[in-house]
Amino acid sequence: MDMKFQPIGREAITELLRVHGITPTSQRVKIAGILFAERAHFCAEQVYARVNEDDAEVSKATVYNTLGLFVAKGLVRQVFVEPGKVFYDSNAHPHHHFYDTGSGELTDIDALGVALHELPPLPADTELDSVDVIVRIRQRQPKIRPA
Amino acid sequence: MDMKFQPIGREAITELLRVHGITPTSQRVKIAGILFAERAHFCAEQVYARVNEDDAEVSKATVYNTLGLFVAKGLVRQVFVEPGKVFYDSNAHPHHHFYDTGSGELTDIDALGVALHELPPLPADTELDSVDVIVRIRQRQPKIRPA
DNA sequence: GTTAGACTTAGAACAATTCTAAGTCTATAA
DNA sequence: TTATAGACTTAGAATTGTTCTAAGTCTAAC
Ligand SMILES: [Mn+2]
Ligand SMILES: [Mn+2]
Ligand SMILES: [Zn+2]
Ligand SMILES: [Zn+2]
Repeated sequence: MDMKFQPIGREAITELLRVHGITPTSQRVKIAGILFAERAHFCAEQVYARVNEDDAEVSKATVYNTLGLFVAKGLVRQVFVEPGKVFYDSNAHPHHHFYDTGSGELTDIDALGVALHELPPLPADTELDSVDVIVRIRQRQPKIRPA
Repeated sequence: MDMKFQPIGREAITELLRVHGITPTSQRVKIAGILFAERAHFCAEQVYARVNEDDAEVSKATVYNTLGLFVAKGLVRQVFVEPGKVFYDSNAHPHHHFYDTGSGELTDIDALGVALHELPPLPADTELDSVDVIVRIRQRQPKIRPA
């Protein structure tokens, strides 16, 4: 249940991709570099913006292809909290999230491990894939006096 | 934690809407009739199809407006399990879901009440909105023999 | 009956994502 | 080395789900 996070050097990224059976093309290394530079939650749009912020160009299609590939290979995890936008989570380990409905910010929740306890039995002939817990929070209102 | 569900007659729907501060137009009554005829998880598209399956016409805009209104008024709840499609849940009470990643089917999980237990404290100056638990499941594979 | 505001509508617009079809690169094998 | 097959990338078109717009219709209050 290691929730510590250390950023990864460029050399190590190449190796990480290889280990996961991913051919480390320049685009993929660049994208992985962004994802794993910090523990963060990016949408595809943000990755696309970051990866192209200097000069070099990586196409939108490649950003989506690569993110999809990373998900398939278990390097990265998708989080669904709102309609019409997927977040890519560079922490692929099982964990949960606070979601600030005002700001849209996602924050990791460490090793909860609780949700599973009192779950009803799974439907027949099914097996567990994952358990996602989203705790929606909002900025506390200043007390409202009745008029 | 009443998880029993009884369908509602047309007269009662009108009243239900009124009670929630919603003017019961014919379109709204019709849509509510679909939503509350059974405990189910519809996407907007399905509601649109159902509401227009006889002859009468309700526009797509009205379907979206109405679903949005029902959500705002707490009659109905949105569930996000996949990118690019919102489910509208006619069970607005707090509860959780199994999501079959193969078939896309959503199933209610009764009164779990557990996830809250060991939650870390909320971030400063925030208050709880809701806790969503999605248990992703998949059809069990027949045992795979190594080749 | 009038009228103001609420409601509905068709269709355009939009945002996120996927697809297409054509190039480019890369890994391996002559 | 070079040839080649397949993997990869690309621009832009297409698709999907949803929201917006602007114009009409209904309704409730006077
Ligand atoms: Mn984002
Ligand atoms: Mn649906
Ligand atoms: Zn996370
Ligand atoms: Zn439900």
